[in-house]
Amino acid sequence: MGKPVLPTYKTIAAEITNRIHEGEYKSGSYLPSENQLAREFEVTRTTIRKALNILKERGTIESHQGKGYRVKLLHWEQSLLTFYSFGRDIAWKVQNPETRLLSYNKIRGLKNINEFINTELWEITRLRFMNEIPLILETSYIPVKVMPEFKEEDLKQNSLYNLLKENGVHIVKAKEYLEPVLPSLEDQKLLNIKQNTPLFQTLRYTYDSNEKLLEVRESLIRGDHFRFSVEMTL
Amino acid sequence: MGKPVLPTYKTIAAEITNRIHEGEYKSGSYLPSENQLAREFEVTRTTIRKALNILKERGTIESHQGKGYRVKLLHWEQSLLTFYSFGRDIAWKVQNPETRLLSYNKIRGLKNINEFINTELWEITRLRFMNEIPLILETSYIPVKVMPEFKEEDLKQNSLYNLLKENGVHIVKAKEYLEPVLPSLEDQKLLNIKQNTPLFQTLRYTYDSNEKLLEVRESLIRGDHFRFSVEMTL
DNA sequence: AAGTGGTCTAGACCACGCC
DNA sequence: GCGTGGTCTAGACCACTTA
Repeated sequence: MGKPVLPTYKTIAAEITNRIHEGEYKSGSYLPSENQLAREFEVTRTTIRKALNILKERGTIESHQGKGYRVKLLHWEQSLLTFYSFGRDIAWKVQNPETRLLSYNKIRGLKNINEFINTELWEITRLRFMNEIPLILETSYIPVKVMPEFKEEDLKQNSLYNLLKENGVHIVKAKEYLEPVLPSLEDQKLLNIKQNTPLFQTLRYTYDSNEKLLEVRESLIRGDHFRFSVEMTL
Repeated sequence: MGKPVLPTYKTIAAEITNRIHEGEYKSGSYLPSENQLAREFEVTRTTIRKALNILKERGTIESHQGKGYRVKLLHWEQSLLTFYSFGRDIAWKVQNPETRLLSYNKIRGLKNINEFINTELWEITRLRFMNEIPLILETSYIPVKVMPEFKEEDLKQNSLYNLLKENGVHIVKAKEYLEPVLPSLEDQKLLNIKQNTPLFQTLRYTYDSNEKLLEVRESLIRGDHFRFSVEMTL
């Protein structure tokens, strides 16, 4: 009746993931080589490769033959942008990305979210532009306990992920739900669209390694400039 | 200056994929064991495992310790249903799925699709129900050359994938694009919704192994009963 | 008990990037 | 030429399923 022990390769994958979180292996830098890691963990290269492959499939790192494994930058935000890929017929370049902070307030609790009932929350609303066109309207809810303070400047420049990271909070998992919706009057004004322009509404729930809810984010994305794409095989 | 030879494991993965397509390994049945395959292909078990893992990640097969590798049934249709998962707060069971054939006609060419210009096409419109609620309105375009004939019954009962398979056509890849849209007057009637009920519109392009376009399908999916979900790690 | 997939070791050779 | 990741071999032990 001992503890069910994780296979080594998963343990190692988790350990390396941690080191990336903790900043020991920084975004954009190269990991130690397979051989070095094999010596450190006292396993064979095969086992290390299996561990690294997990991170590679997740999109956390990328491998380059002859060079090494590199920690990808902006993993999430980036994969979201390729995920909702750009418009119907346009060969846009994502230029001049800009974020405008619309408001931030302390509120108490959030209906429909059990985990946030009777919790003091930041409500942060931001508008994201590309090529000077307003494309995404985002509202985030974050417990004040999780992020006691922040500067206005940070919300414009940095991603929330990096902000939380600097506060010692490590995001590990997110679930996202997507639905088609129509804009409210206010949405129409902010996004500069008509009432019959359909939108993607996404709801994202972000968790730390203890399954604690860290952020709820609602995004409204203009359907006339973004689309989803998926590829399937077999 | 020899041909660049594919790595063995990819070749084997392709070969096994083919056998599934050809019906040698049938949906729902078990593959030969790793050891048997290793003997047949004259490689080690490790190489066979790597090949099978590719199919496993794609969702083509599933593995069961102590039993073997099983070919999944209805791979695509199924993954689409878990992909667009069900409604906001409902614990629906997917019951009484039903397909109603609305119309099928021969038409000539499809604007905006270069591959189908001056091509004789079937235009097949179907309405899909679940629990007696109309949820998806689908229109497919298939070259008459690809599927010269079919019975009305088949379109109600079978999936197009199986129909094409029986015609010796092997689907290999599909790209799908997703956008939010509003219903036309006719859509409103057929799907029994109001004009302000937003929909997902999906465009799916299906290809065979020679990259030839086999089918273009437009689906309109009720946004009030379906939603997308995605999970991300790290 | 025999067969299957799941994990790991120890060692080999190849293809690629870089100095 | 050397170090890196990519592929493959040969063999071991474990965990699970079935008879």
